[in-house]
Amino acid sequence: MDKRTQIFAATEQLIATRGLDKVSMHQVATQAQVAAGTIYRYFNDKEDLLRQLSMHLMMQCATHIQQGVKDEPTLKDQFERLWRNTWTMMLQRDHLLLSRDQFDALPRDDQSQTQQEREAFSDLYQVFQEGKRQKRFKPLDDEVLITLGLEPVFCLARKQVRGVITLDSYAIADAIQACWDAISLH
Amino acid sequence: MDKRTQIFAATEQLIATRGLDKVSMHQVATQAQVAAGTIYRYFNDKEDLLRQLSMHLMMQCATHIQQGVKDEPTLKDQFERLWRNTWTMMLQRDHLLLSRDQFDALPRDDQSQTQQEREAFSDLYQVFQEGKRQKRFKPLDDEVLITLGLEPVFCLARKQVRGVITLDSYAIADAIQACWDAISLH
Amino acid sequence: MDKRTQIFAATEQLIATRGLDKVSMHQVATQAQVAAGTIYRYFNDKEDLLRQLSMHLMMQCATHIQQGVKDEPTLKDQFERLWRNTWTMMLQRDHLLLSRDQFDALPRDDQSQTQQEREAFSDLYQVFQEGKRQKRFKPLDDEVLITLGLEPVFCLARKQVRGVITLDSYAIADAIQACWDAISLH
Amino acid sequence: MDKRTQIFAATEQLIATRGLDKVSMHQVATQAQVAAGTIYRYFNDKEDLLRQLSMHLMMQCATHIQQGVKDEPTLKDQFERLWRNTWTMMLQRDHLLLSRDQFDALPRDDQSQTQQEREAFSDLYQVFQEGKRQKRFKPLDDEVLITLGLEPVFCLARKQVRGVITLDSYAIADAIQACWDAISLH
DNA sequence: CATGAATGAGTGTTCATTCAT
DNA sequence: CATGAATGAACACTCATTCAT
Repeated sequence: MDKRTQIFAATEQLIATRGLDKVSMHQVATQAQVAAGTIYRYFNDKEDLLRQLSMHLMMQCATHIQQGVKDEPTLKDQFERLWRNTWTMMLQRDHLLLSRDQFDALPRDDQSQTQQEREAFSDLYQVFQEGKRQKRFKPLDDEVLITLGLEPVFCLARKQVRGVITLDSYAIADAIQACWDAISLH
Repeated sequence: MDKRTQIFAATEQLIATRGLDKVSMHQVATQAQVAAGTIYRYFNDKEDLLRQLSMHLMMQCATHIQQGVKDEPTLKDQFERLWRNTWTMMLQRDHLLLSRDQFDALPRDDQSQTQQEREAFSDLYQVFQEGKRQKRFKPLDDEVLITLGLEPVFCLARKQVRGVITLDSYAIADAIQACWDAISLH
Repeated sequence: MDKRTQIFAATEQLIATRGLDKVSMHQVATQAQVAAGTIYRYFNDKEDLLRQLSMHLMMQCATHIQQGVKDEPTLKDQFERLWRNTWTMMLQRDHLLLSRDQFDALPRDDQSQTQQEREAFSDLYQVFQEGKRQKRFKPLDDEVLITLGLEPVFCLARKQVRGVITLDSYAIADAIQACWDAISLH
Repeated sequence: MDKRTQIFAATEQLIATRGLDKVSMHQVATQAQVAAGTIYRYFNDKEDLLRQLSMHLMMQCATHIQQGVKDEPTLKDQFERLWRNTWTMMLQRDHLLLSRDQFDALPRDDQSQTQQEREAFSDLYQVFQEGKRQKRFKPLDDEVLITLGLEPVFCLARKQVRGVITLDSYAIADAIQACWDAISLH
């Protein structure tokens, strides 16, 4: 396993465990079983490490969320797939350890990063654009539509993980329907 | 103005300006026009200060969001009032300086704090419970319903502040309608 | 004894003993019997400490070199006094620990520092200007004249301290005469 | 070009550019187009590299200063040649990159090095000894005489390079005469 | 009660040196 | 012989916390 990956894994692990601002470079080094100085062969400084990690995770996230979406036959199936993929990803803490809060707090390189993110989530954007084209979705801005349709998933999943709520499969189906109601024309 | 309040105000100001993890106790002391040691007469340590601040802000938030809700005649008006109150509060950075991200990152005392929060937001809970009682809202868990109806506001407001989107009054009306569609029975 | 002075003394001691670039802030702190962080209450950073030390020493140096010069009756006596003061100061390692090399290597704030130095050495400049006015000294630039008349003292004293040479009082008198010959008109 | 020479050249270049204490072994390796570990095949450690470089430069310096001195007809011409060679060498930063300060700060092996230096500067010593033999120079110790006659050149050249003074050819001739006056019998 | 000088463990980062390839 | 990835001790500097006044 190469050192860069070890360092990424260790950092993610530690942020998830201890919280973003309590992670020191020495801790990362120890967790990654690497000397302190070695990190600096792969990353310019702490901020660079965190920025690159944020990018890395965003890409993983894009992969998870969009997995199999294009194979779904109908628009509603595609939306449901996006929804369920997001839900599953959020609950699988082993595969994507950071919470949304921690992720949002990572430093970002706003210039090029947002551009790359748009590209990474192009399947998702296409679903929503197609929905509007077919007059099935409300004629709102892409970002607004996506927020209405998928933002609640993240929030619900967080609450599920924290034990605030416990959704069974029926409740999940209801939640999906509710989000669909929010974005679709009646 | 008493010292405790000065310290709160200074801390909030500094977090909003500089970011949560770049605020030192000395900065807080200076901004609050108080000696460094004095902070420790009112708060056990930094974490305690932040936890109490988080509580303090949550209470202010409850006041803002629920302001005038009970005076609204209809359920829909009440919901719309909640939504617009939240939106306005989020955009008024002067009155509630922290961003949601910064707020979420504050340490919390999960035990007693969530209990107090439920009480503080009792008007809000009542609106949603009343909606379910009247069979106007879907028969979902309180937390789920609130998430579906109001979480998108926070997210949209954040994007508005960051300049990702720019909603005019028509777009806001549309967004409110979409959230209403998500939670109401058709 | 105040902390600032302790830190100055410790730094000077350590530079003299170990060499300029082998002195760490922790060593200074230990030697000064002060905590590491305390240094930063008195100096912005290491460079600031060294710059201020350089200034401090330059002032001490000015005091030593010019001591009693104005009380001497004749120009030659004044010059001899300058020369002997310099010599004595250089040999008294206890009072002024740094070597010239180490001193020269200290960081300087060229803007204001050279100005202050000129003022600190005004007695010295006056001697050389008076010498030129009386047509006893060669009509050369101040800096050149001072270099010719006094620079050899520093170099000779350094060699004396290192044991390369051993000058008795006759040899010193000869050296003074030689320097006088360099600058005076014949 | 052999590796040892490459490393010397790279080190000298870097010290001149960046300053003695800001030169790392990696920078030397990169500049010398050599792997970091390779340096340690030719030098025991950093100090050894610097010590050997100091020796190397001292030899170059001896060559520069004594160039053509023996061909001069008279004692005064020989002295003047030494003086001008030194002056020129100090101003030609391209050929001998280190400043005197940087050079003096290099580590030295006092035992054998001074012996070798005496040999390297034997032409210079001979001039001064011959001057004393002819009763043209004052009967002082070699080291003292050399200091009186040539040390001011280094100091003046340093000031010239720093822009403190600007000597034209007449001023240089005057300075040479002054140094001659310092060492010669009247 | 309030102060603020002092503390010292901890931070992110550098770099001389080693050693498996 | 040469390489350069890896090391880890050391560095300059910060800051939450204490305590004599």
